[in-house]
Amino acid sequence: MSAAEPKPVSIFDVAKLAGVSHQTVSRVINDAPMVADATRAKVKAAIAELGYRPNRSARALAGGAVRSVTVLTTDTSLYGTAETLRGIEDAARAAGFTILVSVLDPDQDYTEADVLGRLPHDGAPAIVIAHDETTTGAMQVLQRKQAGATVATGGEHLDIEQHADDWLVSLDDRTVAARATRYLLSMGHATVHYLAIPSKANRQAGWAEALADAGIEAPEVVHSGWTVGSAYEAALELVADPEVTAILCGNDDLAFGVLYAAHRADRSVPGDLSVIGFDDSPLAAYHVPPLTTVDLDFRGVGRGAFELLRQKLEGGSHPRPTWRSPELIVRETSGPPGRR
Amino acid sequence: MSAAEPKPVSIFDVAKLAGVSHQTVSRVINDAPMVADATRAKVKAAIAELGYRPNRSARALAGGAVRSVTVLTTDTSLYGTAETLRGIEDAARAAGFTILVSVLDPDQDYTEADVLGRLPHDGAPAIVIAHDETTTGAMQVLQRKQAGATVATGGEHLDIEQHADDWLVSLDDRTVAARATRYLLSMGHATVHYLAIPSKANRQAGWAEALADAGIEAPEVVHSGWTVGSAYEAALELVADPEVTAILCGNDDLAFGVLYAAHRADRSVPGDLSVIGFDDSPLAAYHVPPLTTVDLDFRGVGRGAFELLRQKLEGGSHPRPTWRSPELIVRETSGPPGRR
DNA sequence: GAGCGAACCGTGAGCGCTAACATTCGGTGG
DNA sequence: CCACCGAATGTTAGCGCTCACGGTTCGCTC
Repeated sequence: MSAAEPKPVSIFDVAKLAGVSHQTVSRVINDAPMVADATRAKVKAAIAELGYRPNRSARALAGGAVRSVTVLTTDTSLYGTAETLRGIEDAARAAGFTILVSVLDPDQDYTEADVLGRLPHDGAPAIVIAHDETTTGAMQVLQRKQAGATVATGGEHLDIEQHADDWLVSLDDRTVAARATRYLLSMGHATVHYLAIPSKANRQAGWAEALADAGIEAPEVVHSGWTVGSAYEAALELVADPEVTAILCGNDDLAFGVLYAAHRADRSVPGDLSVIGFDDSPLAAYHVPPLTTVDLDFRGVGRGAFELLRQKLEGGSHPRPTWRSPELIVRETSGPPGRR
Repeated sequence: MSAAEPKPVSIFDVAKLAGVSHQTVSRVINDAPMVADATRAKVKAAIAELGYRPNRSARALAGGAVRSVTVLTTDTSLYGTAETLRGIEDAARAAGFTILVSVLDPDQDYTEADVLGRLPHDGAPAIVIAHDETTTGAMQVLQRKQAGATVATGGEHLDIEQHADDWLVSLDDRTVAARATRYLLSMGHATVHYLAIPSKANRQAGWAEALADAGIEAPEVVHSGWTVGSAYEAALELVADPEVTAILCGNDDLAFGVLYAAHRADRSVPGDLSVIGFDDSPLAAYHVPPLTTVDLDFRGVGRGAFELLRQKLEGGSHPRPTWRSPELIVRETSGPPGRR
């Protein structure tokens, strides 16, 4: 062909061209002080001329500042995960950080070594987006071994709560779940059913709590997978039961599945059946009818996780990052029961 | 605190414990032949005991096999992008590769240096998920400069078609777009309108082509953003016009927006209006009514992109990867016009 | 039993970079 | 006018690993 393996231009090439030492070049590319303006300009010119770009591996090896974060997660195509990742990315991009994504397989059992092996090196900064047991495990490993440089995000209930503020960033979906349940009860529903996502049980706990507070015995939880299809299947039975007038769903996708099942069963929403989701995914407001759901600021939380991590890395005491609190958004899939 | 900066255990530590040279350890961790079974076992034991894990940066620096791929993309929360990424991830995970995700800002203008600067080093393997001008630009840069190790994926029409087979992986959405349009025409619609995504115009081209073939003058294209909300806004006018009986939408999200607009305008689907989307997103089949759309195997394409790249990296002549061809899935949002 | 080639293992160098120290040089004050 | 200082630059070492060799050791052949 052509294009003989080209020049991997290094810091030394630049140094030679600029007539300085390689260290001076290093200083320039790292914006260190103690470099005369004239020299700096010369070096920059040489860099431009040669098209030099620093080698990240070498940098990392030599112990320079890190500038990269590994994100551990399972399914990047779930809305919550994707949005959280997006938040992390946005913040990372703004800060000039690179992100590495390492996807864990939920069907696999990871040892500590497996988890750590996914980091570029010992003690490398990482964020885990925690949803289920797989990522929760990873999170625990990191918290135990990573000496500070770890932040996890996600709304799960964990066994490790001590000093959680230092490294755990999460959305209080438990409280809103209770609030949503209470709202349904206040509309006059005798009870509220729960269709669960395959994930640890924050939302479910909030639901159960609200029912308990109201002195209502919680109906049996129905379990669904992550897909709309599985929610549809799982909801068939619920929807066929006229006693069921309100269903709280683990997320919007499940709610859509339930809505479809209701439609097929000829039950009108919200006349016969109220449905509430979680996430306020982009479609929720434009569904027919528009879905009552809970706004969860995943992007904000992702951003927050990154900011927190960066603070630990670079010291400094910026204010703790904030984001929107979960909020119930009442639209048209919920209302009083039995107005048929 | 506690946890004094722990042991960064290196290959030498392992070597000492196992009573061999560091090179032998290297051989073991790289599964090289020419190591006696007994030695191998000893080394492995030492590795386990010390909890040794290779440092990726050092490995990369020393010129070992790569095992990591940079993915360049813009919006990871779009369905197509997310699924493609997922396909890449799946394949990468199976092959033991790490993936680095670098998100480009569509509002920014990237120079060649900017794009290359996102790679860990010169000539590092990369995949770009191409949608719009931003990523297309990145793709061109890579193709020009990366000496082989580049594969791009996406369904865009590009100026660089030579030898495209070697590095371009894509879905032929243009042809299905034409097919979908012809299907609508065959149902008796006088014409088909197109609601465009903000992306280069493959699908639009297919639509225009089909209309031209049928001797129909293409109505003006209506432009939408990526969100359901923007599609809703954009569709308001179309939907108010009783002459409009069929709308082909750039993707499913836009179709949902149109459906919602139709609902608000009291136009029945598919009685008054036929709507077709693209992507076959998970919700499409469970929408009310279920959406006629085009199945696009983004995951397959992602997997394919990775496989192709791996072949270039490791030589070998595996069969060229394959995936499902785009296919029109007729559900309930399309049919003959005017059956009110 | 000399000769020879595998099989196995060790030694040195160096990837591109940064940290830490050493050096130079033009002032400045006593 | 010389010791002394600090800003600007150079020198040396080494991060953890792999590559390209160079040595051993062994089992066979003739």
